[in-house]
Amino acid sequence: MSGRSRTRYAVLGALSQHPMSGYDVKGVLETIVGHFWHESFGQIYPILRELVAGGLATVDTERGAGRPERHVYTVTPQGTAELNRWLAEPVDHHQRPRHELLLKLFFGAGLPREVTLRLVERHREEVEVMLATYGEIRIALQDESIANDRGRPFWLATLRYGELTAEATLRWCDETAELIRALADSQETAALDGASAATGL
Amino acid sequence: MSGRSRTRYAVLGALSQHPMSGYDVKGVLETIVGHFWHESFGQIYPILRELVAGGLATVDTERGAGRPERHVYTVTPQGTAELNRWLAEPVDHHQRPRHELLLKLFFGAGLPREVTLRLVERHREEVEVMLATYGEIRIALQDESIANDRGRPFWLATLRYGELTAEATLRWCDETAELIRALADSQETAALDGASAATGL
DNA sequence: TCCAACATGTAAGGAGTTACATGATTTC
DNA sequence: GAAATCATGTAACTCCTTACATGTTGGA
Repeated sequence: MSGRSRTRYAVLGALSQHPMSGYDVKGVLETIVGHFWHESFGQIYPILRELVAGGLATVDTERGAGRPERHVYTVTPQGTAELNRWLAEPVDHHQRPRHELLLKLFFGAGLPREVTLRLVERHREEVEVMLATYGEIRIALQDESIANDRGRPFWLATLRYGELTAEATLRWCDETAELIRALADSQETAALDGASAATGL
Repeated sequence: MSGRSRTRYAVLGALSQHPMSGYDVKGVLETIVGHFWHESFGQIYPILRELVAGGLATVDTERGAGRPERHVYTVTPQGTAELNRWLAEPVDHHQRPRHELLLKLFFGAGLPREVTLRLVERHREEVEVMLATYGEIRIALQDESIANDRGRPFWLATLRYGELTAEATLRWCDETAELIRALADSQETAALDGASAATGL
C-alpha cells in the first residue's frame, strides 16, 4: 500500500520477464540492471510474500530430492496490470541524488592539493571500471538467444545511458584534475601553511 | 558514532564556511549544493545537537527583542579536524544509484510506444530545467563578493559536473526518442495487439 | 490582511541495509 | 577438502522523510 517504494515494481519487473525465484530476482537485478538499480534480499523476500498476498503473483514450490526448496513466482494478470500502470506513470522526480565526491570537493578547498587530486583520480578509475563492465554487458546482449527479444532495444538504451554519462564524467575528471594542478602553483604556500591544520594533525 | 551517515559532514561542511543557524544550513544545502546534495530539517537539527555534545561545534543564542531565538553554530578545531579527516577519506563507492526512468524503460518493452516516448521526453524537459538552474548558479558564482574565495574553483567544478552530465543526458534522450520512434514502425501491429493488456485495461 | 520567509524542534513511521541462521550441491 | 553457488528467510537497526506544533517579522 505504502508510499513510494519502488521495490515492488523492480521485483514485479524481474518476474515479468519469466517466472523465477527470489534468488533469481536478485541475480537479474545485480547483473544487467545492476548499474542503475539494486535490491537486497531483505527487501525482496518480504515483497514476494506481499505480492502473493495481494494477488499480483503466485508461487510454486519445487522440491528436488533432498535439494533445498525453490519457490518459483509467476506474475498474475493483475500483477502485469499493476506493473504497467506504474511503468506508464511519470517518473517521480522527487528524489534528489547525493554525490559524495562533489560534496567533498565543494568543501575541500582547505585540503592539500594532492588530497583533492587523489579523490578525483580515484573516481576516474572507478568510472573506467564501470565502462569496462558496460562493455561486458554489451557483449552479453549480443547473444543470439535474446537477439529477437522485444526488450533488447530498451536494454541497450539503458546501457547507452551508462556509457554516455560515464564518458562525460571521464571528461570532467580530466578537466577537474587539470584545474586542481593549475591551482596548486598559485596556492603552493597556502597549501603548505595550511597542511597540518587541514589534515587535523 | 554510527555507520556511514554523511549528514554530519554535510552539516559540518556548511558550518565550515562561516557560523550559521540550522535554518541557514538548510538554505546552503538547498541552493548552491542543491543539485547534488540535500538534507531535511529532521536530520539537521538533531545533528547540530550531536555536534555540540561531541565538541565539534559550539552554539551561541541570539535574542533580538521579541524575535524568535536564533542558534548560531560555530565549528571547533576538533570539528574542522573531523571534517577534514572525512573529506580526505576515499569516497564510499558502495552506494549504487537508483534511476527510475531506466528501470521503467528496461521493463517497458510491452508498453505502447507513445508511453515510453513520453517518459523520455518528460525527462528531457526536466534536464533542460536543471541546465537552466545551473546557469543561474553560475551567474551567482560570478558575484564579486566571492570572486576571491578559495572555494570558488571547486564550486565551479561541481557545477561543471552537473552541466557535462546534463548535456550527455540530453544527447541520450534524443538518441533514445529516435530509437523508440524507429521501433514503432516495425512494432506497430504488436503495439496495437498488446495495447489493452499493456495498459491493464 | 494574508503570505512568504525566518526560525526551531519532535514524533511516527517507512525504507533499506546488514548481520545472522541454516543447509545442499557443485566445482576446483 | 574448501570454496563458490544455490537457496530462503528473519531481526535489528539505521537512515531519512513527512507531518505536526509553534511563533515572529516584514512586505504586498
